Amino acid sequence: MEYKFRDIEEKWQREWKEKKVYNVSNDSPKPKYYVLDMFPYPSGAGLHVGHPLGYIASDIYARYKRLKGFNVLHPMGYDAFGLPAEQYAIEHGIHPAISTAANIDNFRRQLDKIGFCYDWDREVNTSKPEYYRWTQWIFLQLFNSYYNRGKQKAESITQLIKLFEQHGSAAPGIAPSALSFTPQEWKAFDNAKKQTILMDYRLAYCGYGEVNWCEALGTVLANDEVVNGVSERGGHPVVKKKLRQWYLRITEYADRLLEGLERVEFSEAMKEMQSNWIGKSYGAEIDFAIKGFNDKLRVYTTRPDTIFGVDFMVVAPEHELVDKIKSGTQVAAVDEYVTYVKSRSERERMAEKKITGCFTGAYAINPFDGREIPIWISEYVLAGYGTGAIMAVPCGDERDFKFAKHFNIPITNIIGAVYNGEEANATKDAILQNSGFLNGMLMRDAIDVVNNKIEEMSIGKKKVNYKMRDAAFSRQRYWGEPFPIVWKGEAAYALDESELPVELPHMNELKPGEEAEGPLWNLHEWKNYKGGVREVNTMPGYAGSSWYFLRYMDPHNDKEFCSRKASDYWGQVDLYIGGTEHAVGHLLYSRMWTKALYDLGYIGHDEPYKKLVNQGMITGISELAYRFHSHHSLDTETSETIEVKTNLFPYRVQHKDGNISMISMGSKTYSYYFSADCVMEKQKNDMSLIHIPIKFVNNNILNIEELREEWKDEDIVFVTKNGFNCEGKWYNWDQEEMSSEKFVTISQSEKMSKRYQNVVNPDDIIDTYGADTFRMYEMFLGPVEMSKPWDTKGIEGVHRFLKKLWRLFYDEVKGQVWTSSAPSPKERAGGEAATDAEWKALYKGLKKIEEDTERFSFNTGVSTFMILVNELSDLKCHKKEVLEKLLIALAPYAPHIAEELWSLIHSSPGGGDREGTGTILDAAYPTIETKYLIESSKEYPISINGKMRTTINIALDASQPEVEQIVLANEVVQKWLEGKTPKKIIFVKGKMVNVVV
RNA sequence: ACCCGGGUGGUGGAACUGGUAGACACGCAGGACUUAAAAUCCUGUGGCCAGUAAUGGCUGUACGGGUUCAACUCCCGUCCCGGGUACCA
Repeated sequence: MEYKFRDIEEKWQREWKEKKVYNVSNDSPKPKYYVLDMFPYPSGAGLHVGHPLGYIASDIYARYKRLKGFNVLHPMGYDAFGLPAEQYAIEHGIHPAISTAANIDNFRRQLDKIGFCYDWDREVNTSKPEYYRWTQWIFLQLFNSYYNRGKQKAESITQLIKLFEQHGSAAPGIAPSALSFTPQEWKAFDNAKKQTILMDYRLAYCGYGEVNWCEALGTVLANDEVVNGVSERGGHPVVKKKLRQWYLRITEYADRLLEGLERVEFSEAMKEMQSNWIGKSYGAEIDFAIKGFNDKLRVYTTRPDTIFGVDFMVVAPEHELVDKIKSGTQVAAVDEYVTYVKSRSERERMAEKKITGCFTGAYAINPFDGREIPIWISEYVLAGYGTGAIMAVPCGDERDFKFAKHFNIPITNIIGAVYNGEEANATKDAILQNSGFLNGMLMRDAIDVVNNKIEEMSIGKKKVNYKMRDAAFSRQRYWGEPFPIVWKGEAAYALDESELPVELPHMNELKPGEEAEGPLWNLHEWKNYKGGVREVNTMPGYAGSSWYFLRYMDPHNDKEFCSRKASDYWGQVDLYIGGTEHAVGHLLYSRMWTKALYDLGYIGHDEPYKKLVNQGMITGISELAYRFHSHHSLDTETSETIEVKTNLFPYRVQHKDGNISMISMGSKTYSYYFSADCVMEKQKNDMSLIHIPIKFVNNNILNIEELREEWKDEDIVFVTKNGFNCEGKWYNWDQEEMSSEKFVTISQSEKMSKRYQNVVNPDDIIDTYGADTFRMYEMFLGPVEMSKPWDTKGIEGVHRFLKKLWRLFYDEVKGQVWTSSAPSPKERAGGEAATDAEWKALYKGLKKIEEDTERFSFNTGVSTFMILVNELSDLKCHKKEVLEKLLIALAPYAPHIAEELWSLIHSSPGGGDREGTGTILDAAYPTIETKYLIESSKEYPISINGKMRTTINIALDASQPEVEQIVLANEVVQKWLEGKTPKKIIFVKGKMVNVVV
């Protein structure tokens, strides 16, 4: 009987599905454990071998935990709303709902083949009304809440209204209002006015603001969706634009998002990425008088201690004071500069970081020494951060230093020799000089002194700033959740909960609406609702993914997004696995939503994920060849032409060193592809590297026949060092036919993508080797967290391991070889009891496997299985009582083969009575019998002065403490040293003795 | 530029708190079985040197230095690669 993995895997996958063996209940006496994968966006490209890496790791852990006696929630779903489906619809005329459904089917089919233990009855799909109804509902909770800064939590907006009625705008604990009003004034405001004021407090709010507008995509993007000035999806240019937008007031949660990081198990790198994004800084705001004006210039600085080193001020070109203070001859220059800055796109600014700026003609006054300080404008100061103005200290800040040098502004040195005049020194550990009352003080200490002084003088105060901005929450797109909002004039009104869901209406054509509005704008009938106009923008991709982990807990609830009972039972996600790319997007948003829902009392925990593991990316190996087009001109200077008599190739060109450079064409136009071994360094500029589909390449050797068949449209000549292949025949350089040649490609590791023709589909691997091999091989490749290129080379080793495992049970010729020593009423093959050596091998292996699994070291886990199976093979151990323990431990890694063998040894003759379904899932994870692990004697290496010399054998007594062993070792060593007394013996963990003579 | 990771055989990677570096696997070489191939099994495999051999010696974890009886592991400096951030005052 051989290992027929296809039959086995198909059989068990069907069985699991039919019997719903992975369904999990919210009611169990067992302890709970929640294992979650970042759910996928169902793209049209389907899964490639990189996607399942994290899924397999989490599946192994979920299965392991289940065998260990936990009630494990391990669900899967789809993040189905999003831009790509809509772009695809626009380009191909297929409705997003249809393409998304088809993609989901394909994902599901691919996922099922890998044998995951998901409870599919809990599947979520963010684009289904049953789901997004609750996304809209949570949005309403955010809309109807404000952040109470005093209590540091979200509260109902009705609470805020009460505060306004009692205290007016001076109510305690709330953010300062743009408008100050008394309780009486508040009551007198009309509804529209009240709504406008409340909008400044809502956690989901609508406002005008500068947003990242992407013309090509026709929508705004959140900060984390813009990379290097272009859109993350598609790489289209992004410009700043003022638009009416919905936002999430995530900035109110900045401190709690930071604080929460201390309570979760994320990698240090991940925590740092998030805290960098939040970008908390402690500083002060200081007001500078402006010579000849009553206005004050307010700056933000983290280094108030350097105030005596201020040599100029810089104000953002967009700053409101610029127009007012520009003066004299500088007016024209300022206007010109402002126009110039406006003309520059975000991308240009990022690409060429030039030092630019302009003097305004105005001067600020240093409040401590009365010095006049020129005020400049420059684009390096950002309008959106701090106060949009800075005090520049060139001796202590690199940017200020460069600016001063560029514009020849004299530099004041306040740190003596610590500043070398060549570059700025940002130290806090220098002693201040030239600094009035701060002279002789350590900069670090001077910070507080200045802060107190400015507060005393009422010219400033301590201030905390954050880089993070409120998150843009609306998109001018169709394929997203509609807002449950109706506009009446300038006021936004929330729909009632009973009106949810606001279903996304069907549209045939997705053209943008007017005034930068989304496609829904065009649906005039739908738009007009209850005497108002519906919000026609939709929510961004991250809306649905900000709370899906809660929906899995209670997926069919049509009364609530998730019952409190369910969320209290499952609580935090114990283990969350996904890529780093969501560090500052999804992970931050979902943390904020969780905190808001916690504040409002809907759930009992305020951090969604207890432990986060980031899986590395699996890159593909692309195969490339150089191509030279026939219309390309030849570089005659470096080449030497040699006539060759043929109509096919009138001549060829040869470099003086003998390497082939180029062949010209005959009457027909050919594309020339060059084998890697015949392209010289200097020719590379004249050629382009073309991606070759990897299926035509094996070990860097290209199958030219197959490629030619695939690329029929192109007439290709393949050129190698020794000749060329044209029209299917190989010729040498004398135009004589020759035997076939090897065409060598160039390999390069890059992201797996259709575009690079380097995608490896898991389906193909599973067809050839089976899902169990695939699972174990993905783990065997290396640590889950590590990025690595996909390489199929080693997969044979894992496959061999499974076959070897199979042979412990069944032999191709002999049939069943496993035996049982346990008595059974049925007739069956007898056998002897397992020996100590067999038990020892087993438990030693299982102990290591358990440790490896616990610490996510699945690659060494797989290795340990290999060692264990090799040992059992060597021992010719075919005993059921040993092997069945092995199978249980293997079940998380290779569930299909484990199930099959488990079922075979429990149902065949000798298997004994079979209870229940007989599935391995009912088994208990083997406990380690430590008595087999205790060694009675051990070899100790002895070294002298650090150099290994020999080993001694010491009899061990488990009851004796380590000290006894040291004494023993000492005696042995002394004897061995023939009377010489060692100075020192180091004995570590029963492992080694080092002797110093 | 700054902040994180990381650099180990021909290759992927082991070595968990410093304790015989290179587990396990691929590849390669040799052998067994076979008419042959596949499959399977066995042996060898960091480098250098000595020996008929068993074996022994030296060297070796990017580079230079240090701490230690002992360093892939800790400390200092240099180089290289990957990721993140990018004028955030």
